[in-house]
Amino acid sequence: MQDDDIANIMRALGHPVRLNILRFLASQQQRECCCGDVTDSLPLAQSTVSQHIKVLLDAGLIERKPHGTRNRYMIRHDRLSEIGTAFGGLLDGLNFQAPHKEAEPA
Amino acid sequence: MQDDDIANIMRALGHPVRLNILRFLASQQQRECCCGDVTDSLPLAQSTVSQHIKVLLDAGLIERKPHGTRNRYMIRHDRLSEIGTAFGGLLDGLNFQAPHKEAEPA
DNA sequence: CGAATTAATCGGTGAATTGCGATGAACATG
DNA sequence: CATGTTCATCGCAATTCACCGATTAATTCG
Repeated sequence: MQDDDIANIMRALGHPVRLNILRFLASQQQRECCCGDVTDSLPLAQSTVSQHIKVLLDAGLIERKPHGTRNRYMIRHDRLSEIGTAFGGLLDGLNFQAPHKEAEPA
Repeated sequence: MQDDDIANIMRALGHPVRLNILRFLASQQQRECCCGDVTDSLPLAQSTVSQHIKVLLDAGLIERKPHGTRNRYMIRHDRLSEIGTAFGGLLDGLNFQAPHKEAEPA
């Protein structure tokens, strides 16, 4: 994954409202989950929520499925694991030659 | 770690230049590494680089140590592992009750 | 003390982001 | 076909971001 892609994803994750939306979708994973539901769970206008959803969509973090007159949204778990891997790689790269740091006692 | 903190960190990581700076610092970990060095490695003005450094500093990703007339910068590995943990937790939370999803057959 | 060096900070500009209400497209239903 | 629902998208204002050159503070050194 390219630096630009990672940066994009990080930027998409870099807003509390979008983290909330993701968490909400995660918690509703089984049921219908449309824009209105998300909007109801937040103190924001529908258009604003729709914008945030678009950002998440563009970053590939969620997926849209038209369903009658509403759109159903769901988290893209496949991408999440990709991102986890990429992020791990990033951190590893940054840790470079710091050997065993996390178990570091004192 | 709070949602706002995570969002902050993600936003700090959400710019290719800042990823570059981090990588550069990682690669130079042993030597002197001051603002000028970073600036030389990028096609940006010194003031711009200084700004980006400030963002990384504010997000707690790097550390400043004054050293004579220059400042030495280094990655905060302690924070990186914290962030790794927090991010892992975030992803786990988002995966929620999707049981064994990556091996998901149908 | 005066000159040089380094880098943070200031002021400014243009672009992007965040928020809103209003509009309009797509669809279901009477 | 008319009505209602849902939601993406379109302006629009306010704020923040990314970048720059210029200035200034701190420090070293002659």
